[in-house]
Amino acid sequence: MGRRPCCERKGLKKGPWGPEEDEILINYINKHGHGSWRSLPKLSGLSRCGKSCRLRWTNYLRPDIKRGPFTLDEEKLVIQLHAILGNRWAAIASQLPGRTDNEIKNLWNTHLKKRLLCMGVDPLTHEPFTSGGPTTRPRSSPATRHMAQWESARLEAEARLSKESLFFNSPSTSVKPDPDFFLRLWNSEVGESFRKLNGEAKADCRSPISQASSSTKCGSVSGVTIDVGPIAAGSSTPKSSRTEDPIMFDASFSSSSNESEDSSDTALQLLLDFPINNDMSFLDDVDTYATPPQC
DNA sequence: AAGATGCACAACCGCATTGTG
DNA sequence: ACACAATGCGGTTGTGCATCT
Repeated sequence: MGRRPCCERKGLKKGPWGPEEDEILINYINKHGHGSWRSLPKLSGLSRCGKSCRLRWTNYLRPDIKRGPFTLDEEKLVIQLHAILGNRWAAIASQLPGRTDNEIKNLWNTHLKKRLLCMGVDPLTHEPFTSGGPTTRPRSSPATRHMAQWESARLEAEARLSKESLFFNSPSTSVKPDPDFFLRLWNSEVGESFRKLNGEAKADCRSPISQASSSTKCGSVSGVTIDVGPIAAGSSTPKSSRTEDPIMFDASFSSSSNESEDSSDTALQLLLDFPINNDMSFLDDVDTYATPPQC
């Protein structure tokens, strides 16, 4: 038996949402929570499929959504995270409080991608074009891929911590960040395998940890201060399924599951300061960045 | 003034993954 | 272990508005 279509009921409304529908959805969720998205339309009286309701809520109606144009820092952060994570919009969005994956995806496709192209930077690889135009290399360098794996693992840890803290702690108990978590991870066998894999690619660069401790960088990516609100608060639970390296994933969390404290700020800052192969020095020139060349 | 074009963003579609019996 | 339902994600399309010709 094949998959049943999401919206099997005929006569379900499609297209833009009206204010009445928004109101019904908001009122219902405020009162009952969304529970099962599939049954929500029936229970609330909306002629929409559950998927549509979920999308409308998460992308538009959620009270914590920050509307309005992206700030320069947000745009820079999106570019940096995209260099690390690729088109994993949900993961990127989890680092930008109040912004949705859809919003970021649109920002990227309509603004940032073009801006990078205008500046001679390949939006896929985040590297400057060669004289022959966009590079035809694989999408990301080995170092970038491993950083993405690290990020996947870290995001998964946060999701797990969120669950555990919800499960074990009373609502009044806040989770204390553990700035050493990333360091312990780095020093574990997981970090070891990462260093092995990454060693050749970056003989001239040190680990994120050593860089952080000495504040010396061999790249020029940094300069952005990040507010990692939602993650620290445990309100974001990125999908684990996107983790591409099961070995890394399993090892990291079998060895650290009892050290379940968050380290989002430190880890992310380290991650963003890490000099991946992508030369993003153009981001340092704020004037140039803010007023892209005509092309 | 009117049609053409471009842009921004909301919404949809299909697939992958996860949860459950 | 398997099948199926539910959910989440990313790619793509549709729509409304602004600008251009």
